[in-house]
Amino acid sequence: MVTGNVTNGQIPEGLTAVFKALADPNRLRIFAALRRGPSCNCWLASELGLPANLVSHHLKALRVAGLVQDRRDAADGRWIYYQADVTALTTLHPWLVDFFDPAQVGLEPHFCGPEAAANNDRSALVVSGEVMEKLG
Amino acid sequence: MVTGNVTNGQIPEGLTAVFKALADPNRLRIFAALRRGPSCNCWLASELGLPANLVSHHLKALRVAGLVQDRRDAADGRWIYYQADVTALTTLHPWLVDFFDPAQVGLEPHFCGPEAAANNDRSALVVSGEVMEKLG
DNA sequence: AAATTGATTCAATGCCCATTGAAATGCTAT
DNA sequence: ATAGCATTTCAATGGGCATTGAATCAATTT
Repeated sequence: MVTGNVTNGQIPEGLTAVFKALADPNRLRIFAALRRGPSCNCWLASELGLPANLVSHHLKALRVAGLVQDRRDAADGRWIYYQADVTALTTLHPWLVDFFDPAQVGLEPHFCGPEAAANNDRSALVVSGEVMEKLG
Repeated sequence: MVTGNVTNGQIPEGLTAVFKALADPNRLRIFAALRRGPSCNCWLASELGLPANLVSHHLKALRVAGLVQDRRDAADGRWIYYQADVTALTTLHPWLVDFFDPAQVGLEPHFCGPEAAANNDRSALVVSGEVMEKLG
């Protein structure tokens, strides 16, 4: 489950778990399918050309990461429907929009090196292996 | 490097590599730092409390994934500045905005199971292990 | 109860990778 | 040249994980 807000500049708890869950090609394909609509294990296995037990394994990983929900069919309990977790995406979406925004890259000055010294940046500099005291 | 557009519903090439690159806690912290501004290896190592060779290892992984750029200092070639790759984010951003949009979840009907049959969905159904021909 | 169906769990294999310490590179200053 | 600094590469270790086949579970049907 992903928690934490966007504005505080902190990395949300569980975010690496989300990335890890989507870092596998098969899991990414499974999640992409479950984003479209509810599906059972067997359909995913058939559609993606994977053994059912492997799909089950990956679905569990996606569920643990908080990306996927599951529920049993009300009439025939043998069937389990999986679907992308809307709540997780609602939490995740604004943070990703912010974090991957190209317009927000490089807003701060150099942190270190000759260029930082040349630019006369006032934030904590590292030059020649030593941390300089703030000059301001 | 990430290629492919958003609208065709295809998963961009190299996307799993991006997720994998950010799936490691240390690499995610490194990238989050490089998103703010240009930095050298040693500053990252000092700031994040990691050995320099480990930072170097992760920087290479981020570079291979296409998320990070590097350049040498013009005056003192010993220093190498790393920074988040704006071009990569420009390619990535619209796709992520689309892919993690909670409003786009579940737009298609059930793919399989009793609920699909009950809903009388017309797309390829899987019921009792057999793929039904399209009814329309 | 027995058979069927959808799904999961278990055990084993093999590969990938994060981490570490030491050595090596590349570049600059003395 | 020699020394020093920033960084990378190398080799080794250990743990995690994707995949597979077989067995098991859960629920329904006959």
